[in-house]
Amino acid sequence: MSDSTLRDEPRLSVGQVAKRADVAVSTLHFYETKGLIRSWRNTGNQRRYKKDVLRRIAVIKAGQKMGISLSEIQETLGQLPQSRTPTKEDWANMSRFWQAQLDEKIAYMMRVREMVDGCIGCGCLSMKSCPMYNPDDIVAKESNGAVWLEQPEQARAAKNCYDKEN
Amino acid sequence: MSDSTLRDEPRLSVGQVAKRADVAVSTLHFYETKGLIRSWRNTGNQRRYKKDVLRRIAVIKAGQKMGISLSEIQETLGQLPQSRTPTKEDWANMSRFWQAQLDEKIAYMMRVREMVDGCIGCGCLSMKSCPMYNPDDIVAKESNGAVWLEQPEQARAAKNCYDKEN
DNA sequence: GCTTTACCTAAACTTAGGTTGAGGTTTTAG
DNA sequence: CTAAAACCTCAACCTAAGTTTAGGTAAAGC
Repeated sequence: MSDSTLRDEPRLSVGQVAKRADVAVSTLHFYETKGLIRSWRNTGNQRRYKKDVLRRIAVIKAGQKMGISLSEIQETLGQLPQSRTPTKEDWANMSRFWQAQLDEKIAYMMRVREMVDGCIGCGCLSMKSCPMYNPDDIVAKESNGAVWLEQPEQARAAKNCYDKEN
Repeated sequence: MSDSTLRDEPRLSVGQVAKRADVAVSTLHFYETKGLIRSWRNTGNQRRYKKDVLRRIAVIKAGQKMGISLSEIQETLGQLPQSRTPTKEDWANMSRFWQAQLDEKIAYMMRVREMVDGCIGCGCLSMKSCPMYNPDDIVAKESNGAVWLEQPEQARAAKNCYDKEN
C-alpha cells in the first residue's frame, strides 16, 4: 500500500512546488539539506515531491511566523513518524506546542513594554539608580540574578524607578 | 565649558567599561566601528571613554531587549545632537518611539496567536482551503495581498477556517 | 627592571536562513 | 531536431551581531 501510494501519486517538480508554496527553488534545496522536506529523484536525477510537501512547507512557514527557528521546527516535524504528512491531529499538537512558546514571547515583550513604560515616566535611564539603566549596580547588589525581565515581578519593580543620586 | 569638561572628566578604559556595562571588550570595539559609541585615545593609543558611554550602552541594551536592531538604535541615538549623552528627555522620546514598535510586534504576535488558535480547532492546516495552510490559493485568489497577518482582520478571518475539499 | 596584564589592529570565524553563480545535464516546446 | 527553459551540484556570498585569533604594544605590579 505504501509502495503503491508512492508509485501512483502524481509528483511535483521543484519548480512547481516553489511556485505553489511561494518560496525560491534554492530554499527547497536548502530545506532538504536541513532535513525539513524530502524528495525523490526521477530517472534524470531531478527532484520529485509528493504533494504533502506543500503541507510541510506550510507548517514550516507557520512556525517561522511564530518566531520558531528551523531547527526547532525540524524537531517538531521530526517527531512525526517517518516524515509523515502532518495530519489534523499532528497539526493540533504542533500548534499547541508552539502556542506555548508564542505565549511566552508575548508575555516577555509585554514585560519589556511595562518596564519601558515605567521608565518613561521617571526618565530614570539617565539615573544611576534605575534598574533598567544600570542593571549591574542594582541587580548585582540586590543579588537577584543577572537577567532582567525573566520574571514578571522584576518588570513590576521597574515601575518604582527612583532617583537617589545624580 | 565643553572643552574643560572633556579635559577634567575621569576617563574609563575599555576594560573598565566592559566590566561595568557587562559586555565584552570586543563588543565595545564592535560598537565603536558601528558608530554606536565613541572613544578618545590616550598617548599610548588606548581607548578612553567618558562615563556617559555607560548610558549609551544601557540604551543600546534596552533597545535590544525590545528587539530593535543595532542599526535602528544607531539611527535613534544618532538623532541626538552630536553624540550627546542621552538625557532624561531624550530617553523619554526614544522609549516612546521604541514602544510604538514594541506595540506593533506584540500586536503582530497576538494576531499570529489568534490565527493558530483558530486553526487548532479546525485542524485546517491539513486542508486545501485553510488560509494559513495555503495562503497562495486563498490569498492570491481573493487578491488581498501577499502577506498574511499584516492586517488584524486577516487573523480574524483565519478563525473561520473552513473545509471545502479534501 | 622585569613580568604579567591590559590593550591595540586586522582578519577570520560563528550561527541562521538563505541567495547567487558557475558549469553542466535534462526536459520541453516548436 | 534544436533551442530554450528547467534542473543538477558545489561553492561562495549575504546580513546581523558579535567572538576569536594572531601578532605586537602599553601599562602596572613588585
